[in-house]
Amino acid sequence: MGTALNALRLLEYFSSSLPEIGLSQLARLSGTNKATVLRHLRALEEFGLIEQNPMTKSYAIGPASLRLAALREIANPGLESARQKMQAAMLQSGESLHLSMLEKDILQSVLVVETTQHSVRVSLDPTEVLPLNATASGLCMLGFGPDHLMDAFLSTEIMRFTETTLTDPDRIRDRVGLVRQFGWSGSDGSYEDGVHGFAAPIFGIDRVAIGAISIAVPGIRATDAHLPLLLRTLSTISDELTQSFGGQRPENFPTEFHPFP
Amino acid sequence: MGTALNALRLLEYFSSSLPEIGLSQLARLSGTNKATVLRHLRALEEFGLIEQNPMTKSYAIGPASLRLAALREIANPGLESARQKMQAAMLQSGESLHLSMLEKDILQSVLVVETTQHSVRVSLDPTEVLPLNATASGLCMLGFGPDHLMDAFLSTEIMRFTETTLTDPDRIRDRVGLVRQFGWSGSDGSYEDGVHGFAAPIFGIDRVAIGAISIAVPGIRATDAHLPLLLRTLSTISDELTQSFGGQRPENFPTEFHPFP
DNA sequence: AAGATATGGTTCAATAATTGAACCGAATTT
DNA sequence: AAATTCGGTTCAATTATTGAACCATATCTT
Repeated sequence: MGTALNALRLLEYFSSSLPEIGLSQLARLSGTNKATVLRHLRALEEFGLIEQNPMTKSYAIGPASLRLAALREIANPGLESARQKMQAAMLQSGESLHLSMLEKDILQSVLVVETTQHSVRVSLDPTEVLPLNATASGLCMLGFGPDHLMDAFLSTEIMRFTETTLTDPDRIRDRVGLVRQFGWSGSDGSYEDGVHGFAAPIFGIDRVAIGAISIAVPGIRATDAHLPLLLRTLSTISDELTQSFGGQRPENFPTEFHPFP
Repeated sequence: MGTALNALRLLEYFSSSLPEIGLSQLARLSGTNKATVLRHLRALEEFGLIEQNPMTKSYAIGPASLRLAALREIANPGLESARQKMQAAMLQSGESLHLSMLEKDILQSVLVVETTQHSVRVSLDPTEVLPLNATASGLCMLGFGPDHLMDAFLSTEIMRFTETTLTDPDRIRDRVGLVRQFGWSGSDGSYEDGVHGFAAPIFGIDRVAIGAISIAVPGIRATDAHLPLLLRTLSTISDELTQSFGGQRPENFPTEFHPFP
């Protein structure tokens, strides 16, 4: 049941670490017959969602993805202006920015603007799913997202990524409490070693967070001296993005961000 | 034959002028049974390529398109840097820029950067298929694209869009001859009345054009006084993009663009 | 250099999923 | 209040999908 879906699911196996896949490999990955995989790939290719490298014979995401993305931009404007605002914030703070949005209780990365001012930078995968317990953006969503999100998340398996990842439900709740109080969240290498994140929520019309904007800083530059600039940038852009998505901040939301005690 | 493809083809009916479509309407447009359309939409929705507006119940392109586009950007880098170069060229010339690429003998629009400096501007559909005879970009491709392109195009039905559209094969050939000589092409409302285009080719590694970059100018600003700036911008960005896509210009390609006599 | 094992791609009968006409209830329109 | 439209459902007939086996070719191993 769901041939079209089965075909589409093949696209899930493409990732930034595996952007090109051969026929046999894809058959193995998906646990499907080669003939079936080939049929699906041909269909996807005809539509343009898949493209075959004529040299290597292996397959990759095709140009139709761009057409569709542009089309979505029209139906759902705001992302393009978000990109521009993020670009400005990147220039102001000198660091990479990262926009993620909640889709069905999953925090999806949607837009990445990398810094052009430092050679030591954090390079982010623009297609990632962000763990709610391990990233600054995730903690933000737990604090300001839909009420059921925390329980839904705690009922799933909580993953550990590094030494500093929060995995204890009680400690997560405590931390999220602080985030609610201060309006922003931080992560110190709890997802990837050496990567510090600072995130603030983006609210929807009902004052519930629909996504988060985060600044990713390499450990070297995550200093107390740098922090005020980052927090100022964060406060401004989270407010701009909230407005640009047609949302509004809750009444008691802090107008300025201050460092955690 | 091709359930998956049939499902995907439903996506073709979404456009910038029709970004949201209801079930019955889509069934009518595609000439398929409602039940079938619904099944397909459900599959596409589960994957995220389609999204249903819970209020209006109608459907639109979903968030998965963005994920896929980001993924393609990784496998096929360059587009993001192209956007930045186009942005710079837009600021320099003050006009909207338009990148198109050849896919299977069809010239697809891939990236649009609209001017922020004028309120009278040309607004381009970022998902269009560009007619080779009627647009500046199209004439460029005929002049510098694959050899077989001209014959392939002339064997199809040649469309007329406005009074000034070139439809006579001989006149098209003549014009393309000029384009080859000068390195750039122009169109004066031959696709849409009042829209002037100026385009230059982007070459691939084999010195054959893989796409074109064009500047779209409203008739009011398409003056002789403005032209030198436009041509300078065009020359620079077409060279930059050629390099950025890893291509090279043919040996005898003009280093500067001059107005047609 | 011969065998072994990959690869991408094809064939075809058995099968399982797709299809569309008719239908339903709820809004709108007339 | 009748008629039309909408989104969505049902179910038997049909149709496209599926996977095992197979082919040709390329690469690696012995």
